Amino acid sequence: MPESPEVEVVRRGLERWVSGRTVADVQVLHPRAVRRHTAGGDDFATALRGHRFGVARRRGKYLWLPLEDVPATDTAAADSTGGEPGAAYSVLGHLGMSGQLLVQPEAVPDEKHLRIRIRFDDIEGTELRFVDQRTFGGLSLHPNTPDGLPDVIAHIARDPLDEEFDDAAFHSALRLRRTTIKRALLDQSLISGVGNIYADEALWRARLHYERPTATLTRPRTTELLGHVRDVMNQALAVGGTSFDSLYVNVNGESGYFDRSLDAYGREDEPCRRCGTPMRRRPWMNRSSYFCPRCQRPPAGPRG
DNA sequence: TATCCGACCTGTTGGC
DNA sequence: TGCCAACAGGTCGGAT
Repeated sequence: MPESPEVEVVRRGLERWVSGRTVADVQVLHPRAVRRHTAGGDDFATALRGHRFGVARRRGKYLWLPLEDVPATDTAAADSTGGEPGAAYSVLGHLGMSGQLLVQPEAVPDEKHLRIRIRFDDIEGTELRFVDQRTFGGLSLHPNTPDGLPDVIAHIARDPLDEEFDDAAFHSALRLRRTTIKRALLDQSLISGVGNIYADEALWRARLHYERPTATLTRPRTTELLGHVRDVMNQALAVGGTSFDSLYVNVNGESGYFDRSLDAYGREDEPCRRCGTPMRRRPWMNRSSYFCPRCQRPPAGPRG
């Protein structure tokens, strides 16, 4: 399940293997994989053909490749002078639950769930493949904002590994919300790149219950939590991300190894690594929350 | 306006 | 062995 460390691993792979290459041909093999491109698969393929990819970029779980040589059009974004020089448009990607961006030799047989194939106008002999079992992810083409960001993700907050992430502003936003801490961690407009796995891990490290109201967090507590979020992400990044099965792999098809280091997620009934109390799993928003009932005390309920 | 929650999707797993 | 339900979870949009 790709969260921002996994997406960063993929971004680095794209930067190394795809940036600077020119698109020769695009095959859209499943319409759902380009559903965010409202003009449809044929338009997506036509729009990319002949254009060169710039340096891969990322915000949270989204990554994108600026099109370096798309001529300015009548869109407002085309007047942009910020971001990637000359990049009025970008190909935006989201891996969803099970998406993979693979750079494969052209001779390698198609993956079972191959959704989009991008061939290049060079002699390297490799192509970019978007493979996605559950088709929650996809690729699409969008105009850029003046900051060089695809316009449809302008509402996505910076992720905590971004040096421009504002800890004080995040704390203020938490205090204003009438919600609980795990919901807030998964709210990509507040803080991006955190998914269910790393939210549980960071909350376990911070000894915070997932239903803790955000309005009760003190500034030191928020700072401590952000530190744990960053630690979890950096550790995952160092080993290539989390991988429970073959669904998450980098651009070369290699799995990450961070699952061996998880302290909370997926450890129902196993002893807490701090106090030995059996970990618990609770249904939460159509998914699961894993926590230690002793280290992570639930907040006090309503009076009565 | 802010927040909540179901739908989308498909392979795997477990129960019968 | 085969069938079926439950489960996994990021994002969007409708409901409250």
